[in-house]
Amino acid sequence: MASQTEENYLKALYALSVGKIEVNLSELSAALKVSNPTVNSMVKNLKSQGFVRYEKYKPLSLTEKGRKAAALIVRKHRLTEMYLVEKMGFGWEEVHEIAEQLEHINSPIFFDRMDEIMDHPLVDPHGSPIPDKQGNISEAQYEPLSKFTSGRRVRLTALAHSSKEFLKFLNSRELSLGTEIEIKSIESYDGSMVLSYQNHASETFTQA
Amino acid sequence: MASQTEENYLKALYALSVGKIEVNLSELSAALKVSNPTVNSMVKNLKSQGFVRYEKYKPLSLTEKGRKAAALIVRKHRLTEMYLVEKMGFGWEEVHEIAEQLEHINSPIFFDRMDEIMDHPLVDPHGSPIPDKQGNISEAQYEPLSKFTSGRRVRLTALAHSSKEFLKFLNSRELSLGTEIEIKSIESYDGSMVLSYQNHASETFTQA
DNA sequence: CTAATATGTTAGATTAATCTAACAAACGAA
DNA sequence: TTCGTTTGTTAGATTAATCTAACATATTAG
Repeated sequence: MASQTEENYLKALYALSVGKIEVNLSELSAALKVSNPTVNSMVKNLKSQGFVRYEKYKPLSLTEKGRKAAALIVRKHRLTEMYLVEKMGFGWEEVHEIAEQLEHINSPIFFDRMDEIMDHPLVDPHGSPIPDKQGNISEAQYEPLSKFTSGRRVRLTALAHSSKEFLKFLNSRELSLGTEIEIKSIESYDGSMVLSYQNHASETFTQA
Repeated sequence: MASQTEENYLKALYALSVGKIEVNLSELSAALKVSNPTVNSMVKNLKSQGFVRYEKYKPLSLTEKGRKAAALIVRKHRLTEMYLVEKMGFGWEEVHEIAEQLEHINSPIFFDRMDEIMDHPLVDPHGSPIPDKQGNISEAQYEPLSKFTSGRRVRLTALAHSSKEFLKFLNSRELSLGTEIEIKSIESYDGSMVLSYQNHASETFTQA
């Protein structure tokens, strides 16, 4: 099907399309760290294959075909991440780089088997939803911690971003998905929060 | 490190080098299904990187560096095959195509983890030895069935080749690695054998 | 030993993915 | 509304991996 390079363009476009339909060519080149002319010519190629809509000097958008293709790559990525954590004992901060490569493997039976073995997981190790085999995603809306008020008890179910540093930071505080957290207090001037959970009576967290 | 293409050249050269040191350029192009000029230029590239020895109009051979690099790719391939069979429930006839892709994944921790999980397997699902992390292989010598005489009892420990068809054929006869076989008789004119094993009192096999 | 065949090389073209330099269009602020 | 900045496009070059056509060298069979 699509080359690895093409797949990476689709995936990046997909990621940039959350919450909007259209994307600038420059946003895409920034995301992929390639030059504008490179993106320009690749976009023409993707358009000719029906993956994107695009007219000169206009922003881009994924077609239905493109959206689905991208979602299926994301599916492979997230299934892989979950498999690595659940079945191979990796930490959630280790799996991104490996999944980044495995997502390009062309073998439906391989990913179907992973899916079966894990009994059809709905989210990856960072709480992000796994698109189904049709490329549909359940965009469950999570509330960011900052939306809650002092005294509330909440459960950590997903992460807004999953950089290795952030994941290691969470590890260091023994915070993981599913942890029940009580908001002890909120500093009004910087929004930093004092949280209590499990063996941690009182940890202070500042907004990134 | 090496591109996927370069890795495939090294692997093919390695496979063609069993039982001999030197390989014809044409043998390599036949194995890889690319033209002679393509191999010619790639060989110059591999030489410049110190993977092969080569002089104009002379046969090629892997250097120690090339031999090791190739063995490590074979290691990834065979570890993967074993993992797919042992931990993901694939049949031995299904794993080659998947491993052919996974062998190019660049992630030492991924393959180390597979190796650990399987407790350091020594052979792949077809009985071929898995090179160690230094790229060394224990070239255990197996005796082909044809070397044995009537009345002998032997154990099937490895396959000389592993085409999907042959593996399916073995499946259909319920033959797998480890099966104890008794040679009931041998036809002198074509070497075909009547074998007895497990629930199979008398099956006739003809040389391929 | 020479001629035919097999094997290997050179030259030059092609495609995908990238780049830089130069130019063009669109947008936003004064 | 015009001009400067941001964004996008064109042209042309580069690299890796491939090809075909033409030629050169080696091997082998009479």
